[in-house]
Amino acid sequence: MKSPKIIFHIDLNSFFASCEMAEDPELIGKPIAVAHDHPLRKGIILSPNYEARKFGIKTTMLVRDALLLCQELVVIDPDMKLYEQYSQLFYEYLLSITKFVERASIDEAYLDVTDKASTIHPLILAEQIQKDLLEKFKLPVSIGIGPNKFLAKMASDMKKPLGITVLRKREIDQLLWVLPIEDMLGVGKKTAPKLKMLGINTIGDLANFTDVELLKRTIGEVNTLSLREKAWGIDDTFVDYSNDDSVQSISHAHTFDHDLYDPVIIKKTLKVLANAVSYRLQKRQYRALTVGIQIKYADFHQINRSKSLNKPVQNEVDIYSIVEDLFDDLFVTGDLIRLVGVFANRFSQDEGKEKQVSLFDDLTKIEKENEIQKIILGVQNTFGKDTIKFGYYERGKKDKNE
DNA sequence: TCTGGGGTCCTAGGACCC
DNA sequence: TCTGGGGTCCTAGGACCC
Repeated sequence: MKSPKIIFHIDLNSFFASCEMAEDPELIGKPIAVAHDHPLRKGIILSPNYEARKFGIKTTMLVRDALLLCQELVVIDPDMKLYEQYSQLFYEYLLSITKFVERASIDEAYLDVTDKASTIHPLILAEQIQKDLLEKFKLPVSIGIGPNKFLAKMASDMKKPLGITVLRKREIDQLLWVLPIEDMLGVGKKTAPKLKMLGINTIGDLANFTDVELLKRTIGEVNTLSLREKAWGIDDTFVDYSNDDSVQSISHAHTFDHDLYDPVIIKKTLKVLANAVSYRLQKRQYRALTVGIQIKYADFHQINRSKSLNKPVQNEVDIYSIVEDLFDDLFVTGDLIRLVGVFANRFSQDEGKEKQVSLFDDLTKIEKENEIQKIILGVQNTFGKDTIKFGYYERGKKDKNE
């Protein structure tokens, strides 16, 4: 019997807005929101602070509607570079606590603090982290503590801002199962109504739903298996502390000020986007074996077209020539277009940048488990879809041993 | 409430090969 | 003239997350 892990999920509260307030103390106490306030289209709210939330302002709300709720709302243009800098400070601070840190996104991270439990109580450690981040960087965080990533993440959502919440496996019936199904990580706008049609309104309903075949037909096999396990508080994924910054795809898209008919302007935009994609491929020393375009029409209907190549590409001329061909094949005079995008995926790496896989020498138990996880992931990445089945098989085995 | 941009992973059908 | 199955790759689309 393995002793349970102790995982923290640390969530930066209202992150973009918090960065702005940290930079400009005059904003403290005022309702503010970071938002793309598009001059002609309607901008949407990316990050309201808690003062703004009191007025009912929420993420993804239109700026115009937010201003109706609160006239004195301070709307701030996003400064992604600034947020990246704060995110880096946050990450570096966490590394001073433990090396087992996974940067899950710009504003959240997982920590495996199992090793620390012998020297410091997790709650004391969480309080210290929360206090430090607030004092050093003026960043409020919520911390969830659980035996795995899923429970830690669900816990950090329970108390915001500046919450610390513990979610133990034996408490899931009282704390997790009572939550509405749409609050579950992995259940979005499409899946929630499907589950409700089956009478599943809470996470507990999902955990105790017996007709698994019906569930598979409704939301798919993989979804069914992973959501049901999570509803029971089971999640075997590891905190990936490799600090691996590789990505599977690179894309850029642009929404026009007005919907457009004019293929000349659209192509110019595609060229800029192809250029941006090329630049980032070069920076990462990637070459792409697939290049594609994305088009969103005025009615929001969206299509993608892509092409697989025999020889991987990187420079903007090669990329744009594929993009232009794809667009020419698709565009019909009279089409009214809202957005175009360019994407690249299936990467190969330039010579001399292959990463060394670390050996198993002198690794702690946690490190070993993580290395195994990484290798399984690596096999999946290298050999493609088929081995994903292998990955699930492995996970299935582990569950039985629990 | 007429809805941004950058990602991840899963599903499914068809072509092609053995 | 009619008859299989398994595996991989490509492509398009869907769902979700921050």
